[in-house]
Amino acid sequence: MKQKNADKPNQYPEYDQLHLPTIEKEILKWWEENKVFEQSVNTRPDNKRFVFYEGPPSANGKPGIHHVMSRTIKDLFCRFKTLQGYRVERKAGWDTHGLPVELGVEKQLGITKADIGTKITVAEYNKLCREDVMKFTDIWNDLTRKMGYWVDMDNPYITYENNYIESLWALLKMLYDKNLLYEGYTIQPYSPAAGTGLSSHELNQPGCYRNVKDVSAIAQFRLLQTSSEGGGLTAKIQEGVERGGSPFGGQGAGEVYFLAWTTTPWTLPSNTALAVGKDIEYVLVKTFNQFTHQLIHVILAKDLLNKYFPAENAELNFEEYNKGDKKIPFVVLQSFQGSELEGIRYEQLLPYAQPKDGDAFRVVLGDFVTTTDGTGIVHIAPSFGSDDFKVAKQNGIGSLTLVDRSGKFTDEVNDPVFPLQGRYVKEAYLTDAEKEQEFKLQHEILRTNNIIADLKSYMSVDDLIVLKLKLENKLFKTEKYEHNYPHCWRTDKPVIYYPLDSWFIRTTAIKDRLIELNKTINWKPAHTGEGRFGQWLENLVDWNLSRSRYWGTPLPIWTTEDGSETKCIGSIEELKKEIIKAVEVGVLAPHQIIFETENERTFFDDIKSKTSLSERLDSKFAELSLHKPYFDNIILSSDTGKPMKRVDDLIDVWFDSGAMPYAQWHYPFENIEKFQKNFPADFIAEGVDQTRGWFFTLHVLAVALFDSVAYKNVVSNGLLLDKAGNKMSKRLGNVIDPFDTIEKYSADATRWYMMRNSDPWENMKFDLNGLQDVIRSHFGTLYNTYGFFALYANIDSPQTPKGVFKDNSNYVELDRWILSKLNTLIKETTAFYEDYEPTKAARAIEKFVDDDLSNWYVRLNRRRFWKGEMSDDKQAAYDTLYHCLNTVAVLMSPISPFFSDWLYKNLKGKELSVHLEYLPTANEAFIDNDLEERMELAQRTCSLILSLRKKEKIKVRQPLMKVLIPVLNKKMKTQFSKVESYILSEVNVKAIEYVDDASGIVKKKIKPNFKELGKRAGAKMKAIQNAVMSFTSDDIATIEREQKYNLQLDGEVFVLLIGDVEILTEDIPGWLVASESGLTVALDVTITEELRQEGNAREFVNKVQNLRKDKDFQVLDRIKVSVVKNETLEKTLAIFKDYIANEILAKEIVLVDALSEFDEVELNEEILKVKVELN
RNA sequence: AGUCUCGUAGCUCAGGUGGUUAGAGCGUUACACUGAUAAUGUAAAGGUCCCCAGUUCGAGUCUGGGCGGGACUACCA
Repeated sequence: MKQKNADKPNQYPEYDQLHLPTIEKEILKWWEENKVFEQSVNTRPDNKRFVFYEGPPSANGKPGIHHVMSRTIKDLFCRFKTLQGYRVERKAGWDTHGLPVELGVEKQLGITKADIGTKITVAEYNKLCREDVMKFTDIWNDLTRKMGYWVDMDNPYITYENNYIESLWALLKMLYDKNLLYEGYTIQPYSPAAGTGLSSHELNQPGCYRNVKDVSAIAQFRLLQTSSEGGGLTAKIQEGVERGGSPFGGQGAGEVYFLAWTTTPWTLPSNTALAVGKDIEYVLVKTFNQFTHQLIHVILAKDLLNKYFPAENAELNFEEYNKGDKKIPFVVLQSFQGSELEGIRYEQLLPYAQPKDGDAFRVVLGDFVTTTDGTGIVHIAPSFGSDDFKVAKQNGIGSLTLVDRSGKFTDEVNDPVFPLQGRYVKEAYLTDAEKEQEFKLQHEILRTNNIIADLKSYMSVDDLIVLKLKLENKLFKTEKYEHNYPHCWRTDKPVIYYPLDSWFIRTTAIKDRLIELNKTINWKPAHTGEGRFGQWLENLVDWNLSRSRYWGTPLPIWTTEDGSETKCIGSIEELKKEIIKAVEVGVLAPHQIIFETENERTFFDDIKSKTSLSERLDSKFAELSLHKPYFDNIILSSDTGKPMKRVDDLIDVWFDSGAMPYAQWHYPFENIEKFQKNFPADFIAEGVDQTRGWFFTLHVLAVALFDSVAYKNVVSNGLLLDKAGNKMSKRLGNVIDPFDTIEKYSADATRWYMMRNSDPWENMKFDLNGLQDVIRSHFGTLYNTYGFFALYANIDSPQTPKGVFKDNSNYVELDRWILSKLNTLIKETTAFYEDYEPTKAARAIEKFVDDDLSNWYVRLNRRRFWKGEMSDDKQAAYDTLYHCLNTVAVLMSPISPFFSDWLYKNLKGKELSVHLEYLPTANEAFIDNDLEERMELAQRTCSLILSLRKKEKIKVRQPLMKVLIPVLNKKMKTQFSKVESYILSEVNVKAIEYVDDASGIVKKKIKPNFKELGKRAGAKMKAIQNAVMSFTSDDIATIEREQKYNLQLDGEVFVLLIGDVEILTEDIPGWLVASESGLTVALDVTITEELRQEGNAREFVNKVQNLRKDKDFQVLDRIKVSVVKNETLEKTLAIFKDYIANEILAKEIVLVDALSEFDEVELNEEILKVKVELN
């Protein structure tokens, strides 16, 4: 910004107008030229560290305004700790792997995942990913600079670098050695047609979910009835059955079945459990099977009863039922809660195979069970549904996987009658020709087995199973059911859920420790740690690390074909050794080692000796990246000499970022000491969406590897929404560009607004109007306050205050007051920052600057600054104001680093920076609560008096004689007397008269002090309240005198203490009174002739001052004033001429008969003709 | 569906441990002030504290149930 007095180097700079973006550009340039960030780190000692971890952003997307939010939080606490003298090194980082990068490249090339390895080599593809991921780095760095986020961008950690990946391998190996890394399976979407698993992203491609019609079936699962076999509810069921008139326990008529619905009958052979809802009510119903017409008892959810049993059929007589009747009679015999059904055993529906482990064929509780569809009882096939898998695992139930990876039934599904073995479970997997051939076969088999004489068309596996169930009295109902079903985006064929091999980190093994250590972490807000994160840990499942993609860290695990032997490689060195060993053993031919080109083959083909192989590997590894495909073909030798292939998977990118405390230093290969000094972090901060992301993976790895937390304090900020509360999205066009915002409104205002508006963990509605307010009200006020200081300091040239004052005893009340406030502010702000409460800190600073410093201290002190020559009192005023401004600059510097530095430089010198300062400590001796209290009393009193003036329409400029203030006690009077002068001058009244009891004119009012009295009175409260409210003034006098009062309540005596009541003054009969929270003032509004003259004088001064200003006179210019004769003014001048002349710096005031040139001014309804000229 | 969270003035937000007139700023309206002047002050209007029930002498605050917004996680037999 342009400095007005730049030619006067010894002065405080003065400026025309505040423009924050300009300030920021200047300051930024200065920071960079002087390496202020580096200095702010290097000037702090190595042995006093505050460790911060930067959560790596992905540079393949552009930064948004929400990044300004989270980075402001990171930056401000690092800056705060620097002020406290800590050394805060901040290493930047980039997250470079993962699906978004791959998808971006695929889109750019117009290819799909299937084309990788065919249309484009994996090596080329990964090269493109590598280039692409860093494409917005410059934009990110630019934002980092412009928003004033101090982080070391020159030495970032980058997750795709070999050193980083090698560290990851070392960590994986550590986990492997601790038996925390294992191979298992999860139920994932799988496309048998493509032979590959699908990610949830792939499943969410448009068009993948389609409405299809499938055969659905409600199967009957027969309850095992003897008490030795069944669960606890047998007796209740038996009672119900017998009440219905059937014998329980026998075969036939007394059988009881669970009804369970499925849209995938092909999973029924793999059924191993049934799930019911704990709080769902179930009923036992007696009826007939519609296909076999046998008498049956079935159990289903009560809510769904009438879906299958029309209410009117309850009237039907069982005796009159004939086979084939459309209307089937039923009767409800019993009802129970789902929880009562738990543990009951049933007969396996289709016993083709038995699960190898676990205790199957029981009823379990599942919280996913609903009564919106089906029967309220869910068929569980753990291999083909992830809910199923989870609930089975929780309940120790084994699984059956009677479908192979090509989507066909296994050989175990060997049915003597129905052709199921080796058949595709989905009709869609068959070609028309296959279907035709299969149809012929089915026709023949069903005919010879006397099931269907002349089959008309192909029957799907689902159809066959339904038919089989029907014949065996195991089917309750079947129908075509239309539902949304996922399809493979590549083959268009339906997807099935299928158990797929994966590598896991056994987080469940360290669950207790994860929970325990989490309790030592300081979460902001606390509920994210206890609630969201805590719940997540309580319900922990093992971390599935496997990803079948291309651009990422390869899982360094090799296994033998049969999976009996595995090896985890923890370093490049180890890999080289294993390669050499493999070549020696003979499982790996040199030409297989690496890689893709003919050149490389010959390169390794002519290996003659071990030494040369080792050397060549060294040179090769030096130039290769540790990504696919370079290890895919390497075959290692197991300990028993068997060949081992690498597991094809990559690892979850969250492992990459969770490992940054170690991998950023290439630990454990280098920098071991550096790592130790920087672990764990004192502080991290990210969006709340990282709770299950980065926050989680950091925690898991730290606990698993080092039995430590990874971070001690964590701030998770909420979402940034548009001003209407909608999520910002390109589609809605409500995205706010961070660069535009900074350019137009400045980074400081943005940062300040974000921090002061609401706690960062709340979702924030971002409104540009809010920025405007912040600039005007906060920065504008502070800027004006500085401007005021500079304006007068440049005239008076006070001594530059040095250091901190030790003594304020000679200072006037107002100075001591603002210094008291200031020291309170230092204390509070420090505590807020230390507690990671930036909003409270910002608001406290804002209140101090706007309310206390500007609107009270400066306003009341203005006269002191422009009146007279330099004096001790003036010096005290300058010292005080300077000290306040300087301290505010330091306190606010973490949040708004630019403006605070600008302010600091203006005050202390251009060569200094606030960011190299140290945080001031509060001087307790300066904090005076009584003083703060009485100043507040003064403010409230002024406010009341001004409101009275207002009511009476008496200008403040019109002096008044006196104001009456009732005081309740001595302390109040003392308090008032010390601030009396401020009140009088602020409200332009000549005297305060204090009235107390003795005066007899104050009317008192009493009411219970509920908080105090409530403790003792309890239920008597109402009665006491009534009694107290009807106290006479004598009663009040009594309690004041005696300090207690014996209250008669229903014959009992209740001793009322003085502390149990509040006594207020509220009225002074005959006076103009205003009252608020126990403070009452009465104003004498009589305007005497003398007062009127004085008012006129002040009015005249005011008008002339306005003229001076209109004419652009300088503050110190002397003037001559001529006025056309006027009687009123003449009278006023007779008394107040000296006063007026002094105020307006007039050498002469003359009354003349006429003026050729003049201005008209209004003086209390009279028009004066006035000429003002320089003298 | 589960977990967490939020709901107070037109808007943005404060309101330890329950206490009787529920606050601030912005905005609106009116008035004032004027040696900080694109600054400042005062006042007015504006509230079923999301709803219902409970505990209590007393609930914005505690308990239960609902409604609505948001985030995350998962699923749809």
